[in-house]
Amino acid sequence: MPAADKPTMRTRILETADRLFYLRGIRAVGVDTIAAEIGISKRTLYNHFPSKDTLIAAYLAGRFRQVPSSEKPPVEQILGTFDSLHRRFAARDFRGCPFVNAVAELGSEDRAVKKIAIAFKESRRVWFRDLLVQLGAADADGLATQLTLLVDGAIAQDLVRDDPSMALAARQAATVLLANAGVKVEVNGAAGKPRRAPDKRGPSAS
Amino acid sequence: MPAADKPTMRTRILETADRLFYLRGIRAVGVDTIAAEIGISKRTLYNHFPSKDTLIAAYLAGRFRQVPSSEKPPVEQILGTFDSLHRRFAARDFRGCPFVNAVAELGSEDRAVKKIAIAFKESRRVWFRDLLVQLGAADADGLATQLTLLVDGAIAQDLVRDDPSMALAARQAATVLLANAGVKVEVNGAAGKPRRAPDKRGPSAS
DNA sequence: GCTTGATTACACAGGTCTGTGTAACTAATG
DNA sequence: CATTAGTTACACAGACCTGTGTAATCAAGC
Repeated sequence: MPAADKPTMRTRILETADRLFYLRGIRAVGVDTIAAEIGISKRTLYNHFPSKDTLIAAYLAGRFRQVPSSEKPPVEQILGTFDSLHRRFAARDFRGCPFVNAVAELGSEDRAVKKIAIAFKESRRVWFRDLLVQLGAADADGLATQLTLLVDGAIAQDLVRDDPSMALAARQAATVLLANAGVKVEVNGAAGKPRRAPDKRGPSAS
Repeated sequence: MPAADKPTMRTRILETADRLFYLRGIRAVGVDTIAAEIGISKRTLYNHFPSKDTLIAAYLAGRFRQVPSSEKPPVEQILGTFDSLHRRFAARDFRGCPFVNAVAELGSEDRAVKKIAIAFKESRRVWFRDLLVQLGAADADGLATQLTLLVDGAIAQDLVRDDPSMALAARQAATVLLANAGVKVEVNGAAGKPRRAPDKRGPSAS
C-alpha cells in the first residue's frame, strides 16, 4: 500500500499539521486551516483523524524522533547538541520545544500530551547519561539532568529573546560542568568568549 | 464582608485574571469566566479594561515584580534563587514561567507580550550579573546568562515533569559554575541550612 | 429629597471553532 | 459497464468567544 512515490494522504495531513501546529500553536490552528492549506476538504481530514485531539497526539508522536546514535566521540556528541541547537535557533522557523509549548498551551487538562512530553525529556536525559557513562564522568545521572536544564533553558530563552547565542552560553556552561566531572574537554572549541552580543536579526518574521 | 480594607474593583479583576490566566492559560480563560468567578457582570469588567488584550498586558505587567534587594551575601542570594524555585515547584499552583507560557501561547502574533517577556528575562539576568560583579566573578556577564539558562531550564523541566528536584539540580550546576568563576561558595556554613557537598552525588535522582 | 456614577441583567451581533450529514463526483478494479 | 472506496462541496448544529447596547438598579454625596 505505501507507494514510495507519492505520500499518503495521512502523511500529507500530518506534515501540514506539524508545520502549522508548531509554528502558530496548537490552539491557534483549526482543522479548517490545515485542510485548506493542503487543498483538501475538512471531511477528508476527519476521515483520517477522527478528532483534533488524535491529530495533536500524532503530531507530538511524530516530533518524538529518537536521537540517532553517532560514531563521533561522546564529548563531541554532547557538545554537538548545543551547536545543533545554535543552528536551529538561527533558522527562522524555530519556535521553541514543541512538547513544552504543548504542555504550556494545553496545560493540565490533557494528560496524554504531558505523558509524551515527559517521555521525550527523559529520553534526552538518558541519551546524555549514557554518553557520560562512557566518558566515566562523576555522577553521570545528575550531570545528565543538568545538561538537559541547559538545553531547555537555552530553548526557552531563545524563544523569548530570539537570541541564538543562548545556545553558545549553554555550551560554555556544559563544558565547565563536564570538566568539573573529570571529563577531558577540548578547550580550543570555536565557542570562544561568551559575549552577549545581540545577534543580527534577520527579516523578522511574525 | 468587612468593608474596611476592600480592594478596588480593578484590583479584584486583576487578581482573578492573574490566577486564572496563569493556572489555566490565557487563551483557555474567557472574560465571562473571570467575571463569573468574581461575581460581577461582564460589563463591569469591560468598564475597567477596555479589551482582553489590555487585561493580558496588565496581568503580565503585574507578574513583572522587580527582584527585591536583599541584605544577604550575594552568593546566598544567587543560590537562594534556586531554593526559592524549589519551594515554588513543590507548591501545586506552579505552572511554569508566565512570560514563557504567554509567548508560547500567543506566539509571534503579539509583540507587546514578547516585549515584556524579554524585559523580564533581561531584568533577572542583570540582577544575577550585578551580584556576580560584587563577587568579582570572572566573566560576570556570561555567567549571569548561564545562570538564567539554569533557572529557565529548571522551570521548563518542572512544568513538564512535575519534579521539584530540577531546582536542586540547577542549584548544583550553579555552584559548579560559580566555583569555576573563582567565587568562593560556602558549602555548609553561613546559610544556616546545610546543603550537600557539591562533590558528592547530586540530589538529582528522580 | 436629588443627582451622579458605578454596577447589573440580559440580549445580541459577529466571529471562531469542532464535528457531522449528505449528495454528488472521481478513479480504480471487477 | 458496474461496483466500490475515497473524496469533494457545502450546509449546519452546537458551542464558545469578544465586545456592545440598553434600561434598570444601587449607593453614595450634594
